[in-house]
Amino acid sequence: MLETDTGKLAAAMRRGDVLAAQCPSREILKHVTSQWGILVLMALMEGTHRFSELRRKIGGVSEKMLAQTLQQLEQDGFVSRVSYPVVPPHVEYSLTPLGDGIGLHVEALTDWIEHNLPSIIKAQQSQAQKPQ
Amino acid sequence: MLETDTGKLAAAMRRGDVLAAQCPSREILKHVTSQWGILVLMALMEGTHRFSELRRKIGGVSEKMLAQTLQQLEQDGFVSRVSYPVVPPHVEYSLTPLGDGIGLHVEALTDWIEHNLPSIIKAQQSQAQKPQ
DNA sequence: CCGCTATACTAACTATTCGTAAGTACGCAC
DNA sequence: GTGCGTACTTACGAATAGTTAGTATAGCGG
Repeated sequence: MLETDTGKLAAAMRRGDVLAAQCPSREILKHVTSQWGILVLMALMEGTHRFSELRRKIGGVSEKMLAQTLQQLEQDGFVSRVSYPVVPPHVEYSLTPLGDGIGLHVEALTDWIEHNLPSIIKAQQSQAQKPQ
Repeated sequence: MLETDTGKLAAAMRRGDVLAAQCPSREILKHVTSQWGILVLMALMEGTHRFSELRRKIGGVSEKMLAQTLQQLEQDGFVSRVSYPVVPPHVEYSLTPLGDGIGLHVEALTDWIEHNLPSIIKAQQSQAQKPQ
């Protein structure tokens, strides 16, 4: 029966196959939606920043995780790194067009959460009252 | 004037500054954009599922992580859990209106990545050629 | 001149989280 | 009565995140 197969396949194509373990999007998604990945993209949406500027701007990030996250996003083509060979070091990070594209969606997601925070907190509280 | 720490926090919440370490959106974001959180939301966008259906649908997820993720999303009010007291157990998971709202954005994000995967892979490759 | 700060990282170590495998209660088919 | 399926939970090794300390060198105060 082709009906069900084509139906499933069409649905899979519409949806893509992120739900499949071997989908390459999984890795990208993991980098982009990592705790610090999202915040780095958010910060860079406002323009070019130096490493230490990002570290100060993104509350709670460690130098190690910031460096690691920036390297991942750079390798995926979302962030461009420009290093000036001076002392003390001067490095500038900014979004590529690709990074800007995904940044729009990341921003939409976080904006939605912030906008709906009151509802979420209310839901959390009524959830906590449920005695299992 | 209440320009204390609580004042700052309130201001950060109003301004919606997720870049501040103490912003409560951070935790929600962490649950939603966790590796399995995203995939659970994607799967539930297609409708109600049982636990084992989700486990089979989401490639590579372990029972432990699926249970944990579902509990977090339920507590944040994105997922509703209905348990029928029968043997063998029967539990149904679905999205709340809140979950549907955020699901739309999560879907947009993943769809964007899948749509732009060729560009990303191309960027990764040209990046790999740069030896610094 | 001497110490102090700032920069953009990296390395070593520890804490936390994740994944894997196994256990649980119970009914049903064989 | 042996095994299967359900929806979890628990224990433990593996991977990952976070913390701290180090690097080279210029500029500044004293």
